[in-house]
Amino acid sequence: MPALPKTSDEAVIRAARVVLERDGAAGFSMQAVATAVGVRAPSLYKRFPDRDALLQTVAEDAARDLGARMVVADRAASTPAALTAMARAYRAFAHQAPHAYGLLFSASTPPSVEARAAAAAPVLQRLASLVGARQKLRAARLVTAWLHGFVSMELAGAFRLGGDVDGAFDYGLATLIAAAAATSRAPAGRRAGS
Amino acid sequence: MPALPKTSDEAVIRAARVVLERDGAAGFSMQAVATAVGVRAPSLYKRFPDRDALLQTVAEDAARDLGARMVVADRAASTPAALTAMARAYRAFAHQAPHAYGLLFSASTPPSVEARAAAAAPVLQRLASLVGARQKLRAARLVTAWLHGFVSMELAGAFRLGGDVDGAFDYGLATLIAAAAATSRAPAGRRAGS
DNA sequence: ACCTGAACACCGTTCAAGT
DNA sequence: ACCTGAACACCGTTCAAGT
Repeated sequence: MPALPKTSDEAVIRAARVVLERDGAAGFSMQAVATAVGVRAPSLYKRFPDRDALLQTVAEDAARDLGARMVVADRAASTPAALTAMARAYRAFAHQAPHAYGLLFSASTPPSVEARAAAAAPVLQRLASLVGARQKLRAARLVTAWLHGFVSMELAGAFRLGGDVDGAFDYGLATLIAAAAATSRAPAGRRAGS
Repeated sequence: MPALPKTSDEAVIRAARVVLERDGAAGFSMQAVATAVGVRAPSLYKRFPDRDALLQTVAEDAARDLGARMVVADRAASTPAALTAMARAYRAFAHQAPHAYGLLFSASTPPSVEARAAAAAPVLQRLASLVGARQKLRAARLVTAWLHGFVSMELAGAFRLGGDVDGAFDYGLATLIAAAAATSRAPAGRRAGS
């Protein structure tokens, strides 16, 4: 007599995200997730090999979400406008789900390389159209590094010297887009400022 | 009859850093630290209130180390040269002590605001001399966000699309320094590209 | 098939007792 | 003063037994 499933992979992942945002990555427990979906902790091991695997699945899920938001933000007229919209959507996602965001670049349970690449794809494409395929990777690393750095420092409370943080974000974004665009007009291989 | 101390705060912190780099933040255990200094775990609670307090002390220690390296790198002729040297020293520190570096911007056990500020002070000062006091905070947030983002994405394995990562670092650094310097020549309050 | 209670290992932490 | 063993709570994980 097969036992009726009391939950599903999707429900577990959804509950795990709620628990993660409530308790943080360090406080994240299988018991809390199990309680949230109405089963006992051992049942979760029928669906996920261990806690890290569940956290990694949550990371993949979050990466997918982020990618979807990038796609929506990408529906903008000009390339600079689309890049600005995507950067703001990226930051908004991190503010809404800080612990899931933290998983995206975690040492222990990062999402798969493919999941990360998929989330970043829209940005890459817009940058390619801005700076050309040749400079694309460099420009992407410049912009995404700044974006991740800004957002994660902000989440870590590292911007506490006062001042206008929103303004600093807009300033950084505009400066970077302008700098990347300027680089594309320079001879290939040249490094700005050197 | 007083019992002879078998260890010291400093020895515990030193051992904790070794254990941290070996086992990672998630795997970091009081037992491992205790074993490393030759006592039993309960003894550590005479020195540090709990595991998080020990990790936070390690974060402070790491911030101090990083600050010291910044000061050394700051002994350079020109301001752009000093900024380049500091950025490279920063990245080298993160490569040498990735888990201690991770603590510097962690959600659960960050260093004190003062410790972080002290480590960043030399960079702030050089940027002030480059862009003026008025633009200092913005420029600092631009540069440190990129720096932290680049380094932490690198550590998280997010730069796996190939290409020259060292080159991307030099390119980003030169681009940012040039962009920050250019901004300082624009009217105050103006945002580049807008 | 999926769920459960019981059990085990491991860790953080407390505390009374040792020197 | 500082150290220790014993104990407790809590969690991850396994597994035999239930339906």
